[in-house]
Amino acid sequence: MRLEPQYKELLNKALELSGQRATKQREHIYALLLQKRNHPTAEEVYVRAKEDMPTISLATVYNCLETLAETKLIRQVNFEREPTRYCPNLTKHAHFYCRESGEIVDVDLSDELLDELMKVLPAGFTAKHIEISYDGACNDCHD
Amino acid sequence: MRLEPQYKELLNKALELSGQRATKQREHIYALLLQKRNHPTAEEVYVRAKEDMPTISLATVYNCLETLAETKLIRQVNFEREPTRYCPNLTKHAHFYCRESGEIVDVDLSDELLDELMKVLPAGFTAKHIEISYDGACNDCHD
DNA sequence: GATTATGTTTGGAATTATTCTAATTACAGC
DNA sequence: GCTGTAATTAGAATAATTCCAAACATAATC
Repeated sequence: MRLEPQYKELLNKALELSGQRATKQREHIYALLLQKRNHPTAEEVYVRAKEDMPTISLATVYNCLETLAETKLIRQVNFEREPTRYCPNLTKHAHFYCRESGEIVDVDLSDELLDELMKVLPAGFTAKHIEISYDGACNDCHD
Repeated sequence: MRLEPQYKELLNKALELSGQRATKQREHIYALLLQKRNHPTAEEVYVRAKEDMPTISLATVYNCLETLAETKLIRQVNFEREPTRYCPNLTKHAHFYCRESGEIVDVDLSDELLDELMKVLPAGFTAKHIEISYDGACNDCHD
C-alpha cells in the first residue's frame, strides 16, 4: 500500500497545520481509506490495517481516524446507532444506505441544493454543516 | 399528566394495528413526549417518567420508545454517536442541533424540497426515508 | 550526536448506551 | 375466575468507543 504523493502532501499539510506529526500509522490508515472507498467501520479498518502493519492496535486506529477527521481529511458517517463509518470523499455529498445489501453510496449534492437547504432555516440560525442520509434500496436490490 | 383524547385515540389505533396492547406505561411515555417536546434522550424520559410512575424501569422506557417508534408515533433522532433522542413531531422536518446550547429545533421541510432531494439519487435507487440534520448556532447563541 | 521534551502508540481497563434474559405481573378472551 | 399471551422489571450482558499509564518515536536543544 502506497500513499500517492498528492495525498501524502495533503496529509502532511493538514497535520502540520494542526500541530501534529506525520506517523507511519496515520499514513497507513489514510492510504487504505483512499484505496478502498467502501465506508468501513473502525473495526474493518483495523482488520485491513493489520495486514500490512500487524502490530497496530485498535486504539491507534481510533486515534488516527479521529485525527484525520479533525483535520478534515476524512468524514465520519453515522447511520442511527450503527458503528461510525469513515469516508475520504471530500466533495459535498450525502450518503445512501441500502438496507438490503448494507452498501453505502455517495450521492453528489449541488451547491444550489445545499443553498436551498440553508434557506429553510429559521431566522438567526446558521449551520456550519448539513448531514443528509437516505435509506432504501439500491439499484442492485430491488424486489 | 393527561394524554389528550385525540392522541389517546391515535395511540390505541396504532397499537391495535400492530397487534400490541395499550398499557399505562406506553400511554405515560407518549404523553410526556407530547407534553414537553424537547427531544429528550431515553435517560431523560426515564427521569421524567418516574415522577408520576416511580416503579417504571429504564428497560420499559426503552421498550415503550421502541414500540412508539415502530408504530410511527414518534421518531428517533440521532446526532453522531450521541444518545438517541425522541420526537413526537410527525410532520416532515429536519433537525437543527445547536452546538452551543445543545438545543434541538425542528425545521419544517416542504414537499418540493424533499422531491428535489429524491431527484438527485442515481438511477435505480429508491429511498424510503431521508434524514437531514443541521448543526451550528441557533438564534440565541451567536458570538 | 547525546539529551531532553513532547507527541504517539499500545494493550487493557473503563465507560456508556442499549439490548437481552428470565422471572413476575397484567390483561384479554373465554 | 381461569388461561394464554403480552408487557414489565431488575439486573446481567454486549458493543462501540474512550480513557489510562507505560513504552516508544520523533523533534528540538545543547
